Amino acid sequence: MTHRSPARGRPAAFRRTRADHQTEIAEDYVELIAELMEERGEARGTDIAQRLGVSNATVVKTLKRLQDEQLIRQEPYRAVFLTDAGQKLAADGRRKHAIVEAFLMALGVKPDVARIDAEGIEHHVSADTLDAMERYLRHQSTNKSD
Amino acid sequence: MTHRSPARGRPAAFRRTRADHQTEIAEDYVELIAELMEERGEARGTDIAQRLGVSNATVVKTLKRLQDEQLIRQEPYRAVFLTDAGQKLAADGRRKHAIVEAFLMALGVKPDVARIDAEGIEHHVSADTLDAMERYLRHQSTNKSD
DNA sequence: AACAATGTTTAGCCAAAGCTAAATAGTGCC
DNA sequence: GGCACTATTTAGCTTTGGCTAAACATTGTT
Repeated sequence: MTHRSPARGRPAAFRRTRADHQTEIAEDYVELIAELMEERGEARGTDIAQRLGVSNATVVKTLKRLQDEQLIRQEPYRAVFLTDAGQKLAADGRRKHAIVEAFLMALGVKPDVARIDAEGIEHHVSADTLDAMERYLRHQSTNKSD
Repeated sequence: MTHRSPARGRPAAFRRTRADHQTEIAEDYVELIAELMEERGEARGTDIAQRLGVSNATVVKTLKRLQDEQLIRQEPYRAVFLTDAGQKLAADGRRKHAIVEAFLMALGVKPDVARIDAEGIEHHVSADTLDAMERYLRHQSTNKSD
């Protein structure tokens, strides 16, 4: 009773989407931490909460998880730091975000909408899709300068 | 102590992404139900579980929620039906999915990757972005026929 | 019609993300 | 240096989505 479904029904896409979701929040946090450190020298739980639009308590809890996952380091009542792994994830996330956002704007989406959509989309683009977006950006800036 | 952050830090984007996320699963389910009904005349819990790559028990639980939210109708040991609201949501989701997938392929992303990415992306594209994608598709098919 | 096989649901568990309210720790002022 | 104020953490609750194993219906066979 193998009962194999047609190709379009395979669960890979859904699995992948669910899996992405686990990383999404981690990525959002480390990205934000990197930004905050640039902007103001340190990332404090409260600032994260404010920026994310989430309660302080939630941030504390999530940071605990991120520490368990070795993405950040943290001492009580102190600012948060990224580990190497955390920095890598942050850099990656910011790169993706930047590409997606720039791409959407190049496509003609209004900047504020592009920002919001990019936030949602960035966690779901494969390397392939990112490449395609970059190609488009290069191509189109070439055209523009004619 | 207003301490207002610069525009880029406003939590709107994150809020929106979190909100989207609440609808994602509902959308996936109703889309799948619509597909199954087309393909085989009825949508059965087990088929949903299989396609989604998730256990039967999970499907039962989620369907219960969808019923509470008036997206589906269902009697024990029977197939599932979409309410009008469910049908609308499904149609909308399928439309989005189709556009995003076609768009990615037009961009040069490989079909199987396009499918997977579209699955993740479809829940995060605004009407604006969808319009832009459609515009691109029209434009590019015009070019091709030269 | 009864029973075995199969399919579906229930029960009960876990983890993650969210919240509010209460407790605790730092900081700053006198 | 102590006390009040503010910031941070802890406690404890909720919802959602996931799981496995056990209970319960349905169906099909004889």
